[in-house]
Amino acid sequence: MGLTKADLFTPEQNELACLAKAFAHPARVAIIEHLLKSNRCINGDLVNELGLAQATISQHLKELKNIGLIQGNIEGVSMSYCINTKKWNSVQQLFNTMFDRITNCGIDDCC
Amino acid sequence: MGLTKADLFTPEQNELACLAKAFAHPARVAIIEHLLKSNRCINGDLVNELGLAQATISQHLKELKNIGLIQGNIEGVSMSYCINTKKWNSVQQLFNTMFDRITNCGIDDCC
DNA sequence: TTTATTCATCGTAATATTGCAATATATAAT
DNA sequence: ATTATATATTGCAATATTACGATGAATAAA
Repeated sequence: MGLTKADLFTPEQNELACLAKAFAHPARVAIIEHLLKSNRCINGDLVNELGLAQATISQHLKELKNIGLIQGNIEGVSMSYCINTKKWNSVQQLFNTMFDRITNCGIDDCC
Repeated sequence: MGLTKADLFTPEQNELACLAKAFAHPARVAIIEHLLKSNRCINGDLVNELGLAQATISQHLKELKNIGLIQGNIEGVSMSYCINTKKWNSVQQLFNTMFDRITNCGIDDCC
């Protein structure tokens, strides 16, 4: 059916999945990396940098903004996007909480 | 077109996106969390635990196995799946390498 | 050997995502 | 006011993902 049955899972599981989606496309990873590098950048940079159409990049930016990972400011005619550091840090923490939940059984290949 | 233009991005960006996909669905997050909790589990547990059909869970397990995050062993009639700790740790490191790349400009809302 | 049990695979239907041209909107410059 | 520039939105077309019933394969029990 292609419809994720969100009601079967906990809010935390849905939240983590939603955040992971931000990184689940190379274009968005590239956008994020560009924002990390420049700390401040305008949309136009991205259209030149990546080989995607302006509409496509605008769409990816919108998704990242909806999730809250980035924020945008109008700067005259152009847009200034940057990472939302507060959200960024909380996402890192959330991922690490999961990553750290591993308990090695001792044997390298336990099964 | 719905077709990700993988050739536009670096292998690292594609790799990260591919790994993020593992966590980009609540069912897979739930499966992973269950494996983290039990350290060793059989497929049947998951079918009872989650409200999804056996075929659906089997499909998600296959994806996680393809990525390398989990590994499975035949245990008589049933299957024993567990986290691949080596891969798990490398994925955590990869994500943190990205997360740590943030350089706060000083102001909370820089743009 | 027949019958359960467990999991994988196939086929299919439905929804989601991706990408872009065309268009809309909004500001800046002339 | 007109034109140029930059970004957002709309409306598709195409591919990807999700879900599940049905079926297959493999082992264990009777």
